[in-house]
Amino acid sequence: MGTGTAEAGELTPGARKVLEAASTLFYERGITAVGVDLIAKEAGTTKKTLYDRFGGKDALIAAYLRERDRRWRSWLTGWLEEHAAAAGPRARLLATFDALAEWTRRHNPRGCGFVNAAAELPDPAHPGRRIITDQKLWLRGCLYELAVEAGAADPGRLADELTLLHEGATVLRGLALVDDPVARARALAEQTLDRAGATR
Amino acid sequence: MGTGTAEAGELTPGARKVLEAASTLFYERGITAVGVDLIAKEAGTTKKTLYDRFGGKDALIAAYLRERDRRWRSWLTGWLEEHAAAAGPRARLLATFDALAEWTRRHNPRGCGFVNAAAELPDPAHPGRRIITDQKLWLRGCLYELAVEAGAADPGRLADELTLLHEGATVLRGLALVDDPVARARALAEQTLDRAGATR
DNA sequence: GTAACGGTAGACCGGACGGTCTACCTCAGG
DNA sequence: CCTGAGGTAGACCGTCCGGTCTACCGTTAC
Repeated sequence: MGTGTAEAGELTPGARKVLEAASTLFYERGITAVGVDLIAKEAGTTKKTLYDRFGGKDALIAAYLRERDRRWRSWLTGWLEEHAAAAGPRARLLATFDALAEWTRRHNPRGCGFVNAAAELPDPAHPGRRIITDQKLWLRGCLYELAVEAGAADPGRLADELTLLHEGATVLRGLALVDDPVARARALAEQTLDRAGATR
Repeated sequence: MGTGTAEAGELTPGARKVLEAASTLFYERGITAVGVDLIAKEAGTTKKTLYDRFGGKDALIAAYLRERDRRWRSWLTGWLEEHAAAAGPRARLLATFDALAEWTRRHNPRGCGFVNAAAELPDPAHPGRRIITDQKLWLRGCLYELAVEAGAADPGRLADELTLLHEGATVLRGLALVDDPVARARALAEQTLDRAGATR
């Protein structure tokens, strides 16, 4: 019996194949529209493996979101280490938009996977909902810490504003009707940093 | 046989009941998760009426989006007439955020219905996709016209930025993890109008 | 050797899915 | 009077849904 909470690293080979297939299908076609039969088939396994390892579709959805969250977090922190390790907090705040630009280019052609998932999971008790809100709160927390370091007069407000710019850019990016929305968001972020006194 | 393009005003009583039930269910529970049997039952009609009037589920989805789009457009234009008729273009641009605030308070507890629908309609050929992009482009067009009137140096860029703020606020409003995101977006919009030279 | 584990294969369950159909009722217009 | 449009009621179709089950195979560990 699967635990439903295992990380990707501890998964059996069959479970990893299931999770990878589910991740692609859920994001590209929608969660509700994808059935467990298709997931098992695409993974080259059977439904038995899926149910033995994850317990059910809802738990698999949660595992999909957890894995996507894990990848985004390590992407963002890795990007900041690689491109803004020696930079000040203000530059690091702006670098989050660069990280977002490259992330959306690679993994978000259909918009934010978490916002899309939230659209399909109206039940507040669904295990995936918690992961979605945690993901957004984590980003806001990162921005808040950097806002404090940057010397913002009201770091909470600045974090809210930058979160708003991140989300707006991701959504517009998914709808593909504005040129390079992430660059626009970054430019707006610069203004906001100036006004908020985040000068360091 | 239904035309699939009729406006709400020309619908038969049975068709209107179907459309109203579908609108509520699609928005609150998700498009894919709601079946035609449930829609007919909630509408107090039968599937026959649904299929006679709309032709199929996909056409009903398109009718739902068309009706929601119609309501949002008339809401925004009505708000501007009522609250900013005598105001200048700059004040009217800011008033779009007030209109959005009241709209989301009334009709958007689960986020933007169009963004949510886009998440569930990956097929670019789906009749609903066109309506979604048209809705976003219409808003951008409104903002663009006002940006020109307000004397913005680069009205296209300003319209993109304000669209981004609208979308970001709507998404955060649906996730309910930031206090009053629309007010934050409005404040950011004021800065942006200043910087863009939209002073009239 | 054998027990435990992970996996494959595939039948099977009840119910919901989108969609079609026949039959009958009601009511307005020519 | 009768036709046609709109609606109700409900059976019916094949398919897919999430989920369970038995049976068998290969590897690893005691």
